[in-house]
Formats: sequence, structure tokens, C-alpha cells
Amino acid sequence: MKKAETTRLTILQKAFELIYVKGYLTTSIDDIIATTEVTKGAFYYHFKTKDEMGLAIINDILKPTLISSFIQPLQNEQNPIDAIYNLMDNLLMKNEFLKVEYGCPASNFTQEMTPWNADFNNALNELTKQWTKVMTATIEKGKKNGFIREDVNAKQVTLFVMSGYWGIRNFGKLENSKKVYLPYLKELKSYLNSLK
Amino acid sequence: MKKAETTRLTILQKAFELIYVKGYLTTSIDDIIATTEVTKGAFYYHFKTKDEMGLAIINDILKPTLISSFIQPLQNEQNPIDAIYNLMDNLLMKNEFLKVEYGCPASNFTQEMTPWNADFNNALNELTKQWTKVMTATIEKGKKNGFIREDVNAKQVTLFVMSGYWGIRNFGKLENSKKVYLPYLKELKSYLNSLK
DNA sequence: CATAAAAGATACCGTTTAGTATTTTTGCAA
DNA sequence: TTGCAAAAATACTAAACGGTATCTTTTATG
Repeated sequence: MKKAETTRLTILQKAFELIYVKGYLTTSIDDIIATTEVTKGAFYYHFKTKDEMGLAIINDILKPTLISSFIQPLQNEQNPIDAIYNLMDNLLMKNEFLKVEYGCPASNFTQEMTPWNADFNNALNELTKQWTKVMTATIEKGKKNGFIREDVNAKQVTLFVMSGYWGIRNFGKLENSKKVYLPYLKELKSYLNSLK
Repeated sequence: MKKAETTRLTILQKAFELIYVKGYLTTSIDDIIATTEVTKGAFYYHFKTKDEMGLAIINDILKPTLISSFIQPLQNEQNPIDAIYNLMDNLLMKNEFLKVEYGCPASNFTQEMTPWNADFNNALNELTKQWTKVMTATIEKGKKNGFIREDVNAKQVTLFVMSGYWGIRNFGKLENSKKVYLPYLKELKSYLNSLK
């Protein structure tokens, strides 16, 4: 029972790495079993279809990782301006899970799968909804504690900030360099300060 | 010489529509020739490979369209705050070429092709560079004419605004609704006004 | 240590893919 | 009208794809 769980996890992890780099559709099951050194029989023992594995990647790999790096950091800090800025700075400049050249895995999945696979869509939508919820709550709390102006619309700001993040990751991917992150972070800071 | 040019263009246009909806990799040449009612012989008479056609789509379809809807609108208006806001409002709410549910075609191409095709990368990079250039120039002009504070960093703002656009298109695609565009535009307006 | 079930290996199937080779039609100049 | 190249239609190939069927090895348990 334990060995099986191990192989399942290595399949998911290695498959995620491949998919993060090459995309879901261009990563074949043969690719996956080649790099994991697991056979096709083993693969189909653990997953009924390729898409079932894709969803497992989202739920078992992406979700916990993103929760710990996108959501938990927001819940620790008091000042939402610092919280959001530090979160972005960490995500863009320091996080080792997210690589510039490959963009944001959640965003990649969205772009690729959304037009034709509703299950992936739902799984990813849930992730962003959670992020939205926590960030909005952080801002609302900041309004009460006097860190943020009362007339600021928390949901609007959340959407605006999240959009910027998704977009800048796209830029980083396109230019294949973290250089663009620095001016983005600077402008983010001055935007956030305008909410005081 | 004229009939040939016509079939070439219909191939490109119909192929673009398919790719915009389904993605480049999932759109097969058989799909394309089926919807264009052009035979494979005709297709390969006009394009050596699928990728050559893909690049032709970027250069002959995407580029002129995006230039007229992303770049030219910026050059007409005086006040950069209005110029940028109206541009975004048009792109998100009014433009008929860009559909919510399918995201931004340039962004889609980037996400899909960037990891493994350098030619696509360059073609797309050039497009965004042009957009950056024009928007930055608009802001700089606005600084001189007193529409924008002198201490504002034009390039930073451009990057920030463009990132937001790319990101919100991703959101629209994910939620499959223009609803998210409205709060985004509201917050964009108040951000732009903070640059006065 | 025997045995059944879990886990994994191997060979293969049907289909789809991008691309090619060959043939046929079309448009136009002489 | 004929000649001939440009354009398009048809028929095909080889490889890759996701998925399945079948067989073998491990592992847990009496």
C-alpha cells in the first residue's frame, strides 16, 4: 500500500514538471513514463485516463503548493500593503517552485485547458476563488485597522492586483527574464501606497 | 495570381479562428482544411509546414489587427489617462475581434508556443515591444503636457498596465464572463487617476 | 510458506497526426 | 486551340498518440 502511493506521487511530480515546461497537450504519456521510469501498465493502474492524472496534478500537487505560497503568506501579516507586496516579491523573485521561463503553472493550465475541458476549468477556478477570498479579506481587515482608506473597494483591488500578477508572469515568460519583474514590483508598490 | 492569394487568405483567416478557439496544437491541419473546404494539396502548396502557417497568421492576421486596435487608438488622444482607459474599455468591452471566452489571441499564442518555438516567440515579442513603446511615449507626452505627474515612471506604468490587461483577459477566459472586466476597469481608472 | 490480491511490465490496437508523392484541373499567353 | 506552368485535388506514408489486454512480479496476510 505504501509503495503504490510512492509511485503515484512520483508520476504526478515528474509529470507536473514536464507539463509545466512543455504544456499538457504536448506532454505525452510516453514522455511521462519515460522520465519517471514507470511503465505504461503502472501508469494506467494508478490513473484511468490522462485527464484524470491532469486533475490529480491540480488537486494533489498544484493546490497544496499554491495554498502554501499564495494564500498562507497573506494570513500572517497585519498590514495588507506589506502583505501583498511581500507576497508578490516572494512569488516573483524568490519562490523556487515557480520559474520565470515557464510562467505560472496555474495560469498555463488555464490558458491551455479552459476552452475545452470543464473539469480543469472548475478545479482552477476554485483555486483562484480561494486566493481572491483571502486577499479581499486581508484588505478589508486592513481598512478596519486603518492601513487602507475606507473608500477603497477591496474586491476591485484584489482583481486588479491578481490580474497584474498573471500578466507579469506572462511577460516574464515571453521575455524569459526576471528583469521585467523589478519595474513591475516598483509600480505595484506605488499603486499599493496610493490606497493608504 | 489573384485566386491563389484569396485561398491563402481564407486559409489564414479560418485557421486563425479555429486556433483562437481551440489552441494551436489541438487544431490539426485536417481541421483547418475541413472548415476552409480547401484540400491538403492546396494547403501545402501555400505553406511548407504548419508552423510556417502559424507564423503567417501572426504576421498577416494578428499583427495588422492588433496594431489597429492596440496601438493606433493610443496615438489619437491627448490625455494619456483617457487614452489608456478608453483603449482598455474598448479592448475589453467593445472590440468584436477579441472574445472573452477565448482570451487574448496574442497571449494565447505566447502561452502555448513560447516554451518550444523561438520563431513564434520573436514574432510575439515584437508585437508587445511595439505596444510598450507607443504606450510609454503617450505617457511621456502626457507628463510634458501636465496630464501626468513628473515623478511618474512611464515604462513602469506601461508594464503595470499591460500586465493587468493580460491578466484580466485570463480571468475573463477562466470565468467565461465579461463581468470581471467591470471592476477591473473601475480600479484601473482610479489607479490611472492616481498618476495625475 | 502458501495464496490471493495489488502493482507493475510488455506488447499491441485503433486512430490521428504532419507531411509527401502523384495526378488532375485551371488560367492564360502564344 | 494548344502548350504549359500555376494551383488544387487525391491518395498515401510513417510516426506518434491515448488507451487496452494480457501476462508477470511483489506484497501483505492467514
